[in-house]
Amino acid sequence: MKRRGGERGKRDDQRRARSIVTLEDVARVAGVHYSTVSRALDPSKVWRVNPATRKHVQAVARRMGYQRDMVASGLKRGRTHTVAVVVADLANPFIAPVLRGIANRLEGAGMMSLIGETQDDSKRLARILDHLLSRRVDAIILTAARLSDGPALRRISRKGIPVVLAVRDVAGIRFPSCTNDELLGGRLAAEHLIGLGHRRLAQLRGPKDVSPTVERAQGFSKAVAAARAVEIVVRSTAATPTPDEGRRLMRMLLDGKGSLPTAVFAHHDLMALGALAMMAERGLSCPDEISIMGFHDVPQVDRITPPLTSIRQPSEELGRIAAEMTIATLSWPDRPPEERRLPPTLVVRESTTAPAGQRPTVLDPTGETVRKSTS
Amino acid sequence: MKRRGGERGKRDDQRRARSIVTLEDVARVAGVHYSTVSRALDPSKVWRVNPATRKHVQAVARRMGYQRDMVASGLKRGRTHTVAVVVADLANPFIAPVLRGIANRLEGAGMMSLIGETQDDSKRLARILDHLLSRRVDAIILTAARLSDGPALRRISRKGIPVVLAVRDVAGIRFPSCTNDELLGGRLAAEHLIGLGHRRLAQLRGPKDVSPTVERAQGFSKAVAAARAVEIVVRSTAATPTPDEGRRLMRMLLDGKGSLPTAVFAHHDLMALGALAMMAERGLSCPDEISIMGFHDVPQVDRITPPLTSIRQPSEELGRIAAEMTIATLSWPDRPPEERRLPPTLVVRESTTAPAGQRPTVLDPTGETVRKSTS
DNA sequence: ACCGGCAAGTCAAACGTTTGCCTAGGTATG
DNA sequence: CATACCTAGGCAAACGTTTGACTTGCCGGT
Repeated sequence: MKRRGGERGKRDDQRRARSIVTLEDVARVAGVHYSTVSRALDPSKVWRVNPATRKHVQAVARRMGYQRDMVASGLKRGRTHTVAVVVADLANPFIAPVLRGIANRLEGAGMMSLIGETQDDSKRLARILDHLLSRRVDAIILTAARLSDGPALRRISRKGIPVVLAVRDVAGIRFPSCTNDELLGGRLAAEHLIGLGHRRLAQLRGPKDVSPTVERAQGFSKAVAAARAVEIVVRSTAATPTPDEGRRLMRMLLDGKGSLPTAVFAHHDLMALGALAMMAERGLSCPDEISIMGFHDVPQVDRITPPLTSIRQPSEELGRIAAEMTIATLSWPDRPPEERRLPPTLVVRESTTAPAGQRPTVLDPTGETVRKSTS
Repeated sequence: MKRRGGERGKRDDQRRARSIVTLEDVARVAGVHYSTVSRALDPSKVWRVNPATRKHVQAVARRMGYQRDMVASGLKRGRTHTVAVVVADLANPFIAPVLRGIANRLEGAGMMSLIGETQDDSKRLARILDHLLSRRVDAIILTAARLSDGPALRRISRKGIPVVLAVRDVAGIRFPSCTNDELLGGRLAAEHLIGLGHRRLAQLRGPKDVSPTVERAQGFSKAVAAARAVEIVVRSTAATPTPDEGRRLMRMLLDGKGSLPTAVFAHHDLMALGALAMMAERGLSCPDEISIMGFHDVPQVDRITPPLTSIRQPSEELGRIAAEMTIATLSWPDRPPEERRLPPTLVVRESTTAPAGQRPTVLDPTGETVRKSTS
């Protein structure tokens, strides 16, 4: 039952067709056994082979253009050097830097990322997770978790593959996670508006059942309550925050009974843009009649009219850290799950100002204010 | 030399730890040979097994939660069901929809995408390509090719792995490709400006050595020449088009000797934004003194002041088609490489108008014009 | 009774690595 | 000189699938 070395017509042909050089090919040329080649090329096993042979083998391997087959290696070692990154919405502008942070950090560790998009659909998430299991990815970085996804995640986790949560958290589960400090983000927003003198505030929330919305709302509401101000909440029903959804929510707000708020906090810049558009449609001016602020500080919101006050989160950093935690978990599986929260910062621009009647100076008729953009 | 079925302590332990169910496990429970299980679960081989056994085996497999190990399968079949997508810059807003188009189409075919970022660095591209070879990806969709990357690509292609070019083309190579019709894009831009009455135009080019810049420039210049208008060209030296680079180029333009152009075509919306900022800094007004237009119609440029005239390209569609071509190439390797070019469309907004002195009506002092945003 | 043909399954060799164990020498030690 | 010990490298069994080749049992035709 000799596996290597018998008659070997078809195999060789096939290999040559894809011009794949195997350990055995290198071994034949170098005049050693293929296990020796394997060891000579594996930094962690190289001490098992004589420096002279090692040099020789390495030279031959390089000359022949040998490249380790990571599929075969993955099968044997049980490590695919692949991390899956699951996102809710690839088109969401703030996810790109996260992806980049992850990809760059992983590359440094010789891994790559597989991406999957759930569109915030639980069925799709389940399908993707199953698929990833079947691909034997080393770990999953999940940025698309819903608060209620706990059971699905536990199922995955029981299969022995580590899950790292990024951006969004999940209720009742202790996984390594790296999220933004949304409580603080919400508070910063509320305190900014309250500090300007607003006492009647509205909140346009993001998609429900995801932790950022819930926590951001909570942070905001708590600060509002502490200041004994009044709050109107408008809940989104859409899965993804878009300008259109912002328009819709703003219309609901404007059409609602009761007096209007003097300031609006939108959970996403894109929704804030929609809200602005709705105001323009109704002939309302921002910030003169209503102040608007957004969240995420996505690119270009500093250039719209009026430049949008927002909350900035360190997205690329978040991605980097999530990747870091993934790598750490892989190399030390039993360490307790770390949960990091990154602090957001307030970026004040011109879409927020003191409520009418409380402004210290006469409003500049061109709409320009004294404050400068920080971006 | 029985491989299966001897004493088997460590193996089983290990498997249980990761709770991986193999064909053999299912076979044991179902009371058949594992090759029968393999066939019963493979739609293309299922005719080899009796419908009754098939049903039974499938039921057992489902009950046990069996999932085919795609790593092992990949090793044996030589198909990893993985396509690599190589991009230059993940943060570039117009790449996200491309990625999405690719990912969605691939998902439908049971494949996933592995992403790599080159930062437009040839060394990094080479490193990534090598790595992908080693991972035995089924194909590579390359959106980060430089015009001069021909040799590197031929090397990959000789290894037998198909490369599909998307967004960017490469000189002297015949690969399947799906790109925007940049020649037309450039022409549309020029014709728009010339149609407005401009006769002295400037072009702020994108990164050099990539096909879109070259072709876009060519399309623009040709139309300018045809109209016997004058053109000033400012070349970018940066690898990625950013607002800062736009600022820099615009400053060079404004500081140049000779009279100023009345209209500027920036190869990227982000550069156009920078150009606008530079103008504001110099106290110049757009579009009154100089018209500016951009490219790509990235999100939110319709909301800045003034709303930016741009050229829109069907990015998600492009991604979808690139994935489609990849799938086609994989299932029919010998078909001749198809080269598709998608037509862009002009989106006229308020950052472009007739040159001063040629305007039919008095300029509205608020800066509002009659045309409406189309977005 | 014999053969051919077919259906339904089994057998075992791959795919290309990794790695525990074994062997063959050489060197140091008793 | 015998023994133990070391080093360098060979051997072959895995990893979990896929699949060509083979076996078995059964039927119909001669």
